[in-house]
Amino acid sequence: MSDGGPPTIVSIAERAGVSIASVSRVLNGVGARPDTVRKVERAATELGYVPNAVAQSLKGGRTKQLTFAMQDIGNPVYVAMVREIQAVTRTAGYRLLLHSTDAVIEDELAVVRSLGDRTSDGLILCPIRITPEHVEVLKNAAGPVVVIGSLPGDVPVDAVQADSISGAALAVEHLAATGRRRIAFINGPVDTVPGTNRRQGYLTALAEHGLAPDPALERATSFGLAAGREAMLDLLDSGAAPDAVLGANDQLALGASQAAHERGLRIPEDLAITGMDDSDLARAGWPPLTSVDLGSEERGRTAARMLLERLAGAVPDEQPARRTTAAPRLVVRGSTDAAYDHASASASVPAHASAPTGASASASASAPASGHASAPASGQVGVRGEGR
Amino acid sequence: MSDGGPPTIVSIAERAGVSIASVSRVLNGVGARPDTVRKVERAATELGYVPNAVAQSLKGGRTKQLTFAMQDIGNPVYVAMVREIQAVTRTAGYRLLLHSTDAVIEDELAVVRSLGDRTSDGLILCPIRITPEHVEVLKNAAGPVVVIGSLPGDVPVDAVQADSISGAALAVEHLAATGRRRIAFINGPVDTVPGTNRRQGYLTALAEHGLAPDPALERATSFGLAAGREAMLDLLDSGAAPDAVLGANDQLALGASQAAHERGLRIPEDLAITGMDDSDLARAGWPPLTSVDLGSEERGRTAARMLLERLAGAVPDEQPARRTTAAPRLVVRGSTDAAYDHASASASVPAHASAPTGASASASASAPASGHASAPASGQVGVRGEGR
DNA sequence: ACAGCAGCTGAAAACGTTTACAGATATTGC
DNA sequence: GCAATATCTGTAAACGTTTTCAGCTGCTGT
Repeated sequence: MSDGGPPTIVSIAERAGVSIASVSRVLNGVGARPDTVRKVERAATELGYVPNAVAQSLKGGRTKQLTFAMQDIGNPVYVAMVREIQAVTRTAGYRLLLHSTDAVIEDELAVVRSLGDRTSDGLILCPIRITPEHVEVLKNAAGPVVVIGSLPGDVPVDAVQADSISGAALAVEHLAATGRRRIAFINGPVDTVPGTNRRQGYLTALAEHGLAPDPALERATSFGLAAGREAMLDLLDSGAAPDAVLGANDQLALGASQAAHERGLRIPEDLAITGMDDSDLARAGWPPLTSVDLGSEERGRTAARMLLERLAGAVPDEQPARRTTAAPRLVVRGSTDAAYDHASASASVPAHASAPTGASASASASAPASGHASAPASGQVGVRGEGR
Repeated sequence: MSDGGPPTIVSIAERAGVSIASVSRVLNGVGARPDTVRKVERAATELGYVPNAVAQSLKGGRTKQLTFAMQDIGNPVYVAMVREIQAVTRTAGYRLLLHSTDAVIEDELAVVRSLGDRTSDGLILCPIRITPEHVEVLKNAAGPVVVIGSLPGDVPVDAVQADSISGAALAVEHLAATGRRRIAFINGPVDTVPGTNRRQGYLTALAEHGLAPDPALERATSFGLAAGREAMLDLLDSGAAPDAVLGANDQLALGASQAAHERGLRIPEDLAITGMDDSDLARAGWPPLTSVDLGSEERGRTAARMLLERLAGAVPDEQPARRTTAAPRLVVRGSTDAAYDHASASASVPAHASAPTGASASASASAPASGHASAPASGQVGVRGEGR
């Protein structure tokens, strides 16, 4: 009787001499007579009672858990997202379940389907490719999903997109504006959404500045530091060396930067380098990378908020799928600007935090996370400032 | 009748014309008559049935979830751990719950206590400080816990430790062996376990090489890139400039490296720099950082395995608390070695992966994760190799 | 053809909680 | 002091699953 496993509502009821219903009510702060409250609370603390969350979930139909699935936690972009998502969801009382899919399609689909097992109340998915199967499975998702990434318009799922096209263009414009003419592009796999979009932005901006696209200046490889280094070495050895290079993400750009150092090139004098994502890595290398902030942190926050809004039923049904796009922003640092002031970077508030983050999301459908969105947003920015 | 929410075992039973017990048996592969199996499986797929994991957890008493709690996912060391833990636990069918505590003691304690709510079956905790409250709460933990970090001997909890003392010593020895005499040390907060240990290793090794400790060469700040940069600038401006610096982690070392670049110093000729942790950041900067691998990935893997062993009941009770220590290993790169071959770093298998990872754990109590430990270990190493 | 038996099957209990309902108290108004 | 009412309490059902137990069916051997 006394010690059959951890204390339950029943053990409390026995010890306090009341019914389990009264115990539950007291524990949940519903009205009860003062001495009943006293007896129950006494018994509960004496037994060291902790409510069984599983039983509560079963009864209540919600687990207070959310899932975030991305391809690889090793990428700093996802780390930034995780941090922001975590910050938002935890204050709402949700736990966060992490899922690395290694970009295996079948794994990603399984994650969406696993919403049906009621393990978590909602899902934030950050796929790198969108296949017809994705669309199919998202349409039949057993719970609310928010996708970080681009999604066809007819899929009834909220999405938070990056504008990598304009982002890549921003970078190219910056390079062109500072007098660069042979701008190379080191891309990841072109059959991914970011891969195609960033390339498109690159080509568009080249054209707009009267620069002829040159296949010899393009490389497509995988997203990673070593890949960036090798691609850059290859470019440098190819005879027609570039005077600037755009990496499709910071890892590629950092790899390119290492290759340049190895060859004894001066950055930015001999070679200007720009990354994308403005992840922690951009501030890690030397010189610090100019990078395009595609709003990963903002997208993480927004996705989390949109999901919470769905869960709270705060979204009118006339709005089946909301689409938000984070505006890209160029952050100039030493890898393109020889006069860059390094002291500014490590000040407690980073340069780009001064931009009105809350307002930089342009909703295509409607204001997405309005209302309480702006206040927490500006709050978060301070947090993320300095010494991580 | 038909559509009251998602399909359950009951809906299947109705549709198939059998009892819920039979449905459950078929679904779990327990013996049943062929035509019963057929009917049930048909109904299940037609309804798109997915078993409710919460109900299963309640009945089974286990959630198939584990929790990993660390102070901040933004630190690459923890990212490495998360990745390894995830890899181990997911193959065992466990989901991973992530918890950033921001190093708030009360938060860490709450995580341990929350084991009582049965939300997860076990916990891997990576605290940065160990207070008496930690000990107290760990002793009464409601489920199996593995701590990544140092723990007093009498706490009945498995622990996987880093040997930062020898690790820091390794670094200092390397610097001394290459002719450095004024070796500075940029530390994080000294009231943390890593902070005190790494300092101790630094001082010990100095003494062993006949180098007098010089308070003017020590800085204690917070663990972070900006902090490292500022401390280094301060050292350089202090008049008595060092000819080498050891950062208590890679972030501090990378910050120091940036400061050196800013001042126009050549690395390693004018200033040799060593980091600790051998995280991704060590390979991100220029020149690549010499760093001490304290086995974060190995510790993550080992902790996960130890936890799974506890959960499987595979640990004899005569072994209440196991203690394992990962052996530190110095990884020399360009920040201390001018002749460093950069091509070796980005080969698909990183330099340090050639070491026998599986054997580098020296158990103080007994062989901890022996048996199936070595095979998965070597398997993981390949995976983590190149383009992340 | 019938006893014996193996194999399936269904009813029911259990996991720990919340909650609708009805019954029991305590409180108020006169 | 009594009726009417407000407040509290306990019983029981429910969430969706697994599993025990007893009963049933159909088979085998003679």
